[in-house]
Amino acid sequence: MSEQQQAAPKNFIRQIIDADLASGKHTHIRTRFPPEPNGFLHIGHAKSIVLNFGIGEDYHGATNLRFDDTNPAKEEEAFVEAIKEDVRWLGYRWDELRFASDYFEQLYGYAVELIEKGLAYVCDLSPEQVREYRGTLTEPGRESPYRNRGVEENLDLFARMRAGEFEDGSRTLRAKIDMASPNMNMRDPALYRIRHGLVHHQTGDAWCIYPMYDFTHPISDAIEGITHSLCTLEFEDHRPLYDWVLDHISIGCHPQQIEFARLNLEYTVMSKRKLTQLVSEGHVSGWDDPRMPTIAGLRRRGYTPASIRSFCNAIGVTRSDSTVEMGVLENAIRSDLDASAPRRMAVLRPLRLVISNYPEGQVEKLQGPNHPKDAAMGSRELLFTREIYIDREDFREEANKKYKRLVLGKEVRLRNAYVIRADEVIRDAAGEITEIRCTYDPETLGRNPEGRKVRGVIHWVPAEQGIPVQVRLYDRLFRVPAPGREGDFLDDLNPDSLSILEEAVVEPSLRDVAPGERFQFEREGYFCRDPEDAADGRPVFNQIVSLRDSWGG
RNA sequence: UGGGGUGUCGCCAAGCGGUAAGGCACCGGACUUUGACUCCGGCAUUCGCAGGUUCGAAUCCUGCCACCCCAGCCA
Repeated sequence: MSEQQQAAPKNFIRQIIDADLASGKHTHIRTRFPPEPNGFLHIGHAKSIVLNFGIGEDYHGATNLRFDDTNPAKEEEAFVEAIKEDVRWLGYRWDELRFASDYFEQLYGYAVELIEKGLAYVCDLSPEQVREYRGTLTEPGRESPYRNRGVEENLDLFARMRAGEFEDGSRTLRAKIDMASPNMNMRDPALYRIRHGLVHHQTGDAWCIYPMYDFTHPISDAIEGITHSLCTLEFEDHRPLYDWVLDHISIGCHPQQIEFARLNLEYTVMSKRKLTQLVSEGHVSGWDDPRMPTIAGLRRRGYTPASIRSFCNAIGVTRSDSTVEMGVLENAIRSDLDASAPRRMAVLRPLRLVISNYPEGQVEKLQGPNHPKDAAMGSRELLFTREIYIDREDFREEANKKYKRLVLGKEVRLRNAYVIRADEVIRDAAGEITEIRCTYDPETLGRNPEGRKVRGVIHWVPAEQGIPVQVRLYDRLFRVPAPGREGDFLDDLNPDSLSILEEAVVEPSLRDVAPGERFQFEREGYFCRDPEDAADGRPVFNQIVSLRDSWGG
């Protein structure tokens, strides 16, 4: 995993780590990736994964995978497994697998310590009242009438909260900080809430009180000896609370929270709520729909782990809000696949072409290199016959010199085969072109014709031996760079984000392709065999990304 | 309007007082049996704006402006 850090300038977090190492503050670095198991990971999480695990690797430190599972109402075991799979697929291995719920007993103990120190109290205010008491952004809040309960009473009440004596919402444990703080997070934040009747995927029904993120996270980090706790910008206002918790309990470790900007990508959405809505309302086929920005979607689309890693390293890590263009992601997968994907020929919109001077019934075995610049990748056999298919886009009855494909009366090179000339167009009753009659030049296999130069090269597939497949072409999921910027994001969905080509035919060597195998269909793009076949059993190929196209017309 | 942040090329992003890296995109041109790849060349006299300090400022100071985040018993 060294393809990504090509002497790139170090981001500000790595600079902080360098300084901490240089000053002797730390001798060993430990980070963590802390997802809540309430949904699928997306490309934004990949940024965090690459950041955290990348630092763990590069500094010869360690990185934990920790599930932030403090809210059983939203979490599921299935998401735990899916997240683990995604992290592994991206190419990372965690040092230790932890759950915040592993620490519930310790967390409870630290809560008791805060109560004993007079720094936390049981509050009987209802959620609505708490909101009223909290004040607003510009006005200070008011202190809860329960704020000055005695330590013994608080201890008793907290124990009874745990014992299940009180109803959901009737009480919370709150930190006693400052109701007048300009930072809303410091206005006596809730530390514990009561939640009955839930089955936690790790702890079952052992608890009916659950600790809040702000209380759990710093302590979990400290327990694990995390040196640098990296999170996104919206947690910046929580840092004073993160520090407050660690400053007031007996725990010998105080990780440093550092925030960075989350990833935004043009023409897609990243929020869990929106992604969930796309799936639940059927706008996409599932979390792994190839158009989704989820790791599962990108994987099914055909993106490689290396391409996602290199993308994450290319975009950098800073504190400024930014929205990255799709082109950067596309560039990452193109450069990976250009080097590694074997070349094949596939005709997406077939047009029959008959070579009238080629013997009927003859099947000629030709060789096509798997890669134009890497002979080590070998070659595959191609079958050349009298009747072949070319793409409808590659033929015109008339065209100017800019058009480098087959034109009536003109010549073109068939990729890996002969030069042909189009002689005649055959139409059906409706006037639609159904066939092109051509003649070929037998002297042009592997060499250029004499006395003339043939500019264009088009791909082809033998008509009889070609394999019918279904090809799915993908476009951006949304038609605007910032979906939902004005109005409902669903109104910005791109109605043409998926095109299914039922007539496509691929070369015979593609007969037994494993799901997930990637190829470059020459002159078209990179494609990947989908794990599921079409309803009629034909293989399905997903377009990962098109080739760069500087022609445009 | 309280608090916390951010503003360097179309999009990312280096830069940390010594005179604007790099990537993506884009535009030329070469090469080419993929209009791909590769290669060569071009692409910020200027760093949100206005002042100030300094021999020297994107970097320091002051004041504006714009945008983002915060009022869950979510994370």
